Amino acid sequence: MPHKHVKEMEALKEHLGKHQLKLTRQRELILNAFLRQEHITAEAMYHQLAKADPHLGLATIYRTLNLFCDAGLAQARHFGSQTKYDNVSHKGHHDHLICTGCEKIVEFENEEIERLQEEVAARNGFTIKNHRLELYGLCSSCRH
Amino acid sequence: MPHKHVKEMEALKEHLGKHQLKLTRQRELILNAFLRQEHITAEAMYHQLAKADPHLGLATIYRTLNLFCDAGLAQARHFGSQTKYDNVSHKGHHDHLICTGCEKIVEFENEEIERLQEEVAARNGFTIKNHRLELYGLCSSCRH
DNA sequence: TTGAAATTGATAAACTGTCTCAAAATTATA
DNA sequence: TATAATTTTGAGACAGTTTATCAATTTCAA
Repeated sequence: MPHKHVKEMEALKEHLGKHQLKLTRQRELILNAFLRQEHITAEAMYHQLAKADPHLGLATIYRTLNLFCDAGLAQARHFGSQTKYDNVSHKGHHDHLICTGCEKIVEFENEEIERLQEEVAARNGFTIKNHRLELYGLCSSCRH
Repeated sequence: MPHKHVKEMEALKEHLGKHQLKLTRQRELILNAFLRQEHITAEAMYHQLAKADPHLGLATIYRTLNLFCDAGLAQARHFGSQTKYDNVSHKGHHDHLICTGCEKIVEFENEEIERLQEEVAARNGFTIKNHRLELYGLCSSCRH
């Protein structure tokens, strides 16, 4: 466990160094746990880490996840009433086909769509940080 | 004013009828005000309607906007800590470019993306009813 | 018109996320 | 290694947004 995620740990250390921030036991702990996820809420991480460190505060989780966003390791996404923190190194799986009949969710990726998104953004002077694409409809079982 | 938005009013009445709900003065008032907007928060609508009805409660606005979502007239979009309610009837398809700096929203349409969406859906056995595409990033002013 | 059922308005409560601040941990320096 | 300056932490208070509660009012079918 302590020897995984070396690349991300280096990226974090570089960010810390550049901003006069310190490497703490909590930041290491949270980073390693976070990198095992694809996306997670602060609250979920709070409960998950309670075993490893029962006194780890929720505020520290929030602060640290926001720090990861600043360091480019995570991306915050507002979903429903909650904020999910996406693991950037797992990126590319954020589009969804959602069946309104049985609520099944299929994830997909489409490079061509991503390329066209960039094109649209550039045409409007935007630089995209992330996106959300959800297609709602009926899956083959529910159509019958 | 009372004779506009006839189609949407019919859609609302149909939904109310199907669910044993009642048509109230407040629901009519909020519907007419909502349909004049492209997207608005409950809080903004609360202040806007205070002139027309100073005793209209914030909870009623929330309840009614959520009702509109159920009826297919509105769509909730979570942005930052707030929820914006989009007017669905305003346009057939509107996809959004959203600046995470100044919260500016630019609408766009892209036929090619829509076509690719259909393709992805078909490949997975889905029939799309509607979709949502949001691109988050920085507009040209906020990038500097 | 009447009465059962739904709705409203005011406010309390819940929820998510941030702020505060004394105590503790980290890092640079000697 | 010891010291000191600075940052971070944890716990809870706090703030903003949305939902729940409930008595009073309104709607609507009979």
